[in-house]
Amino acid sequence: MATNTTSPARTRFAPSPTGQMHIGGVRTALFSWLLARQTGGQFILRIEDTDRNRYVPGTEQSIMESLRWLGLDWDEGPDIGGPHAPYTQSERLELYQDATKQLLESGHAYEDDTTPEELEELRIAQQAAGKPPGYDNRGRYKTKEEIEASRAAGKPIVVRFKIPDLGTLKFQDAVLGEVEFDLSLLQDFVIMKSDGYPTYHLAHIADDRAMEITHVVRGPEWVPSTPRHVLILDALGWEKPEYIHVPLILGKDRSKLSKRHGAASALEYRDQGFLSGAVFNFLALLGWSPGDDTEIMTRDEIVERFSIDRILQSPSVFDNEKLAWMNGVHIRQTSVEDLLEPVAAVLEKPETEGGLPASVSRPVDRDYLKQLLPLVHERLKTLNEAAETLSFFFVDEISPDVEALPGRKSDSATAARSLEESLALVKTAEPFEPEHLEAEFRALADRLGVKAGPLFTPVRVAVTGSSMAPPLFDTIVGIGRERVIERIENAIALLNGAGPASDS
RNA sequence: GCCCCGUUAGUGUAGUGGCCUAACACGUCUCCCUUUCAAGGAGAAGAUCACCGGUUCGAAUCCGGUACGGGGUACCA
Repeated sequence: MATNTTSPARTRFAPSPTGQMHIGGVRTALFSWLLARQTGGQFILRIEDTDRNRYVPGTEQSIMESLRWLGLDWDEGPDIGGPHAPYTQSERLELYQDATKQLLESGHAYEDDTTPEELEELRIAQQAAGKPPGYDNRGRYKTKEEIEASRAAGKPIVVRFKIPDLGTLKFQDAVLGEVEFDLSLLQDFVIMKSDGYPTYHLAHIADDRAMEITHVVRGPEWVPSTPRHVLILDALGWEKPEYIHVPLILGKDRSKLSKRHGAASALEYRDQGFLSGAVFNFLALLGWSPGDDTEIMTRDEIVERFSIDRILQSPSVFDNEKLAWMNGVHIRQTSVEDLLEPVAAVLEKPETEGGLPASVSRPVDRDYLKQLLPLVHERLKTLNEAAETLSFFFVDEISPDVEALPGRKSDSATAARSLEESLALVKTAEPFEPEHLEAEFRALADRLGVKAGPLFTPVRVAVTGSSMAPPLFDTIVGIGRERVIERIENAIALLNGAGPASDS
């Protein structure tokens, strides 16, 4: 019933390079991209760098890296160009100057020489008088001569848009429906700053028009300023785009998602071992749903089912636990072959960054890894866990905890005896294969008159160093007979209070 | 302060006037499977649908108010 037969949408994502790309911004980009792809349209990336004070060099790169990682490819953008290049606002100043000129000539805007200091004074006076702070439109009544005198005197001049006396203004939003706004609450606002750069309000309108954007997908913080945008559009005689204000993403405590809620940028999720497809899937389900119970979807499935009329109006809380679960599902749905290189990359990271211990030589043996991966495949919630889970296969020395060796329900004497018997078994077992080993060990348990657990646990701890590990016999085979023998001998020595055997 | 938007279990969502004694998923708990941990299977607990009032034969669904939350109120985006 969803109306997915819209004409091709040209959408854009227009971040400003002022810092790390936030996960909320990523979700906005995702919805924008989804709309373009769903309708067979285009997705454009544009950099909005008109605030020279807040510019953080290099962030364009990290923004593009985030988008690429998530698979949000763009058809036109600063790096690849396109029919409306350039795609960086600081390189398009002429366009904004033209629009400003048009607005000035038609009387919809005026030049103003009020200084920041004067504005500050005004604000203080208003607050002292208990009135709402804001520009008092004083520039409307200044003469051309005054402005010219100020310009000659080197005072900063801005261009302000004149709010028309129209009462209320209504605009349509695809998510919010009709939004009504009282224009008398608005003051004449700056569209061209004294440094010659436009403000967002003017710049994005000129660009969206030039780039033929049909749908403006952006965060909810823009709702209150949309009336200004509609006003500018009308003054210029330009057509209005479709507005789609997507809801905010909140942190666990229902406040705006930020650094202290853990990983806030998309790239951090990548670095923590999350799969791009899982993050994509999870983000798509924040503020949108396909309308039935389906949760696990591929990119293509989401593209196919996406529709703006199912976007919610209310903000949602980002739940890391559910993301972790979903990531586990996506990992399980990915083949060992496809997981091989990503996991290898995790293992090969420096130890300080969560990789294998420095003593393990890199690169890791791909064939060996391919043999081991199935053992932990369905146990992984993130790729990064692989380093910890697989570590004992790669390191030379493990250090089991003496206390942990017997397991919960046994004692060290029994454990020592179990290990002695196991040692003999491991030395002679033939073939050295999981099924055969298991049969032999079970027979051994019978002979010793114990259950499987009390026998298996000491062996597990002895060979892996942990009481939690993949299935024992696959693990033993994976480690290899000689190293298993060595590890069991060490564990026995440990139980006998002799410390690890260090002969040979 | 003023303006805008929102409010279904802890979280994400379903629900668009009767099928709702409110569904699904994550999380939590119990049990099964089992050599540990996962995965898988079977269950359980958890929501007076923010509150109050109205419309209606009937409201989670429509209307109004209140509360709470969030956003905005810049020569930032």
